[in-house]
Amino acid sequence: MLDKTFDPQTVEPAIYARWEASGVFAPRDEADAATFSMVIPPPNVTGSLHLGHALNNTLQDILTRFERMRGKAALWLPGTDHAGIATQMVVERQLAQAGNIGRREMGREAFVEKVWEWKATSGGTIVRQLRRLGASCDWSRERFTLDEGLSAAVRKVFVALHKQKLIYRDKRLVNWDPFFQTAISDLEVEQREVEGQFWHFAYPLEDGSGEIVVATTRPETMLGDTAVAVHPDDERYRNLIGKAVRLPIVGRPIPIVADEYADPEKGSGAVKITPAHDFNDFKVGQRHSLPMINILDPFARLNDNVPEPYRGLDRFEARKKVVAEFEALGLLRGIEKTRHTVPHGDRSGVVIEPYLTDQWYVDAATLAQPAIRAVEEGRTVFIPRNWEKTYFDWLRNIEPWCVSRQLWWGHRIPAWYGPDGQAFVEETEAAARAAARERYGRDEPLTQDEDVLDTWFSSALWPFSTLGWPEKTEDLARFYPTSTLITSFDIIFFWVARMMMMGLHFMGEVPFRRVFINALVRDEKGAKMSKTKGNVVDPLGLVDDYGADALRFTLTAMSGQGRDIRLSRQRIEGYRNFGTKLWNAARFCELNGCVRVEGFDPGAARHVQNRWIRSEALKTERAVTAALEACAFDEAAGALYRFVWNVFCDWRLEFAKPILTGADEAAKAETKAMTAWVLDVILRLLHPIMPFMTEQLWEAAAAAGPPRDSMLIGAPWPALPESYADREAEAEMALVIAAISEGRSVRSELNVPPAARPPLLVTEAAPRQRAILEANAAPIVQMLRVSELKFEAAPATGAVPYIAEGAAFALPVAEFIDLAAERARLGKEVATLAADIGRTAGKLANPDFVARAPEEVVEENRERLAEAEAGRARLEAALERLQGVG
RNA sequence: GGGCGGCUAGCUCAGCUGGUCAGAGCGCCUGGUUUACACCCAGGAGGUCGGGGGUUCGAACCCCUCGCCGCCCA
Repeated sequence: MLDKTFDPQTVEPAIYARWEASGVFAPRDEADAATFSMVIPPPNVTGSLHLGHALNNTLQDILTRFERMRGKAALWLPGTDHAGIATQMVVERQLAQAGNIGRREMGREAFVEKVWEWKATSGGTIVRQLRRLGASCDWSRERFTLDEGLSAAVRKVFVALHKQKLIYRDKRLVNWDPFFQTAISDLEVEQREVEGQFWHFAYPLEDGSGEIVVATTRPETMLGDTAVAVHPDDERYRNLIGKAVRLPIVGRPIPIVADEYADPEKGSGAVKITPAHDFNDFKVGQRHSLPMINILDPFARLNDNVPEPYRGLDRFEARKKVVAEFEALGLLRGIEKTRHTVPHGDRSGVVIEPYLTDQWYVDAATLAQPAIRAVEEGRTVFIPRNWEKTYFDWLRNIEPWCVSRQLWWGHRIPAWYGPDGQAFVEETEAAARAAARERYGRDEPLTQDEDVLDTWFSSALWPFSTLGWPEKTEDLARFYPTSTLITSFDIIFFWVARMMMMGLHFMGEVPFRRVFINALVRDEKGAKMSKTKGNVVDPLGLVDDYGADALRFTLTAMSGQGRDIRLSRQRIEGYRNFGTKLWNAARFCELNGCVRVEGFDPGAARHVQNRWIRSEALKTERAVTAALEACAFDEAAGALYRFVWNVFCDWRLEFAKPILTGADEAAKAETKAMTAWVLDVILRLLHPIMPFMTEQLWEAAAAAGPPRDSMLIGAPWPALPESYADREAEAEMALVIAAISEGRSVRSELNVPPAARPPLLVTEAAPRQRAILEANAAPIVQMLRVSELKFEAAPATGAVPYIAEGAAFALPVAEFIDLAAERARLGKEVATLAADIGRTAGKLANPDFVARAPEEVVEENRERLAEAEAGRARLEAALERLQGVG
C-alpha cells in the first residue's frame, strides 16, 4: 500500500544505492548493442555543486537514462579536473589558516603532497553530490585529470606536438598574474571597465628645441619606455621623426619613431612606447628593433632596471611617485578622467601585467583548421546551432595558446634543459637523458622545467584520455567518438574548441557528434548567481526541501533553448506538486485494482475510453521520444506534464470511475488493465526526468500482477506501435469532453448550486454524435453532475442552451438562475461568436484571400463561419425567449 | 566598435517551417465534504504579442528601423 505522499528524503538515497549496487550504471556488455557515450564536463575537485551543475548533469542524466532504456550500451563517464590555480589557492589558504609554513618555505615536493592529502579528504565533494541528484554515471570508470593514465596521455601529447613543431618555447609578452606569479591565457583575463585617468607628460626633446607630450593611464611604465611613436603622416611631428627625447626621471635618450600605431586623432597624436609592458607597444618595438626593458619583478614590483629610488616599489606606489615627480619637474601637462578597460585575472582579481617571459605555446592556429572544418561539414553539430558562430569566430582569430603555468599543482612540463639551455622534450627523464647524451656526447646534468601545464591542456584530451588513450583499449574503440557533449556556453572556447582540436589531431575524428549548449541558471530576479553577490542557491538545499525529482523536473521544464533559467522556489513547488499528482494517481490505481495483466494487449482494447487513452499515450510517447532525440528536454517535460495531469488524471481516471463501479465486467476488466498499462508507460517515459519517484512506483506496482524483469532504470523504453493510434476514439472523446466542459462553464457562470442535478438535454445532434453521447452517458452524468441524459427539445423557457462540437445542449435550471446573469452570459457568447463571424466573413469577402490562399485554408474558414453562424442563431433565439420571460 | 540573445496576461515563460496563435504555470477572483489527490477539484478575469514602417490575400512569427535589457568579443 502506497503511503499518502512520496518522501524523497528517505526514499531517494536508498533507491540510488540500489541502482549503484546493481551495476546498471555501466554500459551493458552485449557486443552488438548500439552505443551511446558521453563524458561529463569535469568539475573542479575543489568545487561543490551549484545550480549550473545541477542543470547540466540533470540533462546528461536524462539522455543517459533514455538511451540506456532504449537498449543502447550507454556510457556516461564521470570525473574531475585538478584545477591548477584554484586548488593550489585553496590549499595555500588552508595552510595559512592553520598557521602552517607557506608553500615556498615548504618546498615543491612537500606542498604537492599536501595537495594530494587535501584531495583525498576534501576533494570531490561534488562527485558525492551528483549521486544525490540521481546522476547515473559509471563510477567504475571515474577519472581525474592527474591520474597516472591521463598524465601519460598529457606527456605523450605534449611530446608529439613538440616534435611536430606545434608546441614551441618562445619569449613573448604574456598575461602575468602578479598575485599568483604565473602566466595565464587570454581566456583567463577579464576586461573590466574602470574609472581611470590619463596623465599627460611632456618629454623634452634632446636638442632642447621643445617637447613632445604623451598621455598614459599607466605612468609607471614610462620608466621602461624606449621610444615615442608618431604617425608618419602627421604634419605636426614630421620634422621630429628620427630625433630623440630625453626620458625624464630616467635620463635615457629615446628615439621618436614613425609608426601607424600612433593615432593622430587621439590626445597629442604622440604615444609613448614600452615594448616590454604593452601588447601594442611590443609590436611597435619589434617593427623598429627597439630595446625591451622589463621593469617589473614577478610580484609586479619595480626591478633594478629603474632608477634607484623606484626599485622595490609596488607598481601602484611607483605610479604615484612618477606623477609626483613629473609635477615637481614641471612636466605634468594635464590630468584627464577616463573610463577604460583594464585586464584583471579571473581567479585572482588583480590587475594583469603584460610581462616578457619564456613560455611554452601551442600553435593553436594550425590545430584550429580541422576543428573549424569539422563543424563546417557538420561532423559535429551544435544545438542550438547559433553557437557555431561563436565557435568559428574564436577559432578563426585564434592566438597562440600559452600553456605553461608557474604553479606546482598540475602536469609538470616534460622538458629537461641541458647546461647550455637546450631543451629536451621527452615523455620520460630517461628518454631526455638519452637525447642529451646524443647531443653532448656524454651525460650532462639536466634540470626539468619547473612549470606545469594549463589545466585545460589535460581537459582538452578528456574525451579520449578517459577512455584509456594512448592505450588501444576496448572502451576507446567502442565509445570514441562520443555521442553528445552537454555543456555551458562559457566554456566553448576554454574547453569545447580545444577538445575538438586535440581530438581531431590525435584520434583523427571529432570527439563528439553533437554539442548541446545548456542555459544559464540565474536567481529569480534574473541576476547571475555569484558568491560575491551572495545570491547563490544551494541545489542540495532544494533537494532536501522538495526532492531531487522536483528540482530535476523544474530545471528540465525550464531549460528551453536560447533563454536563461530564472529559478524560483515557487516554480519548484509547482513541479513537486506534479510529482504528488502522479503519486496520487498511482494510489488510485492501486486502490481500484488497476493491476497489470499478464499478456494484456492494449491493441485489442474495445471500449472507446480505452482506445482513446491508448491513442493519447501513443501520441505522448512519440512526442517525448522525438523531443529527447532532439535534446528538446523542455518539450519532453511539457508533453509529460500535460499528459499525466491534464489527460490521464483530469479525464482518464474520472472516466474510469463509473466503469469501475459499474456492472459491465468486461469493460471493467479491460479498463483496469488499460489503466495499469498506461501508468506503466507513464513511469517509463517519465523515468529519465524523475527517476526516483518513478522507480518507487514501478516497484510498488510490482506487488501485484506479473513479476517485473528489472528495476525501472533497466526497463525498456516504450516503443509503441503506430496501430495504437485511434482517430475515431479521439474524435468521440473530444465531443464528450466538450459537452462536459461547456456544461460546467454554464453551471458555474450561472451559479447553479453544486448539489442541483438537472437533466442534460441534447437538443440537436447528428446521429453519430447522438450515438456517442448515448454510449458515454454515465461519465457525462457523473462528471457534469446531472441527473440523466435526455434527447429532447428544450422547453420554451428556462432552459439554458450551450453548444459543444456543433451539437446543442440545454440545462433546464430555470429555478436556480438569475435571468440577468443568463442574459449577460448569452450576450457575451453571442458577442464572441459575432466577432469571430466578422473576422472570418471579412476574410472570405476578400477576393484576394479566396483567390490566393490555399483551398484548404479557405474551406476551413467557410466551415468555421457556418458553425459560428449556426451557434449564434441558436443562442440569439434563446436570448429572445429570455427577453420574453424577463 | 563587432556579434549574439531577449522584450507575449500582475510574475516566469510556450508559441517549431507566416493561415483557430493569442497559450501554460504561478498569482488573483468565484464556487467546492463528487471516498486518488486542498501539494486538490470546477469555473473565471487579465495581453492593441517593446515603438514605428514595410512585404503579403493574411504577421507575435519574415524584412527595415528605433528603443530599452542581458551576455560575449575587441
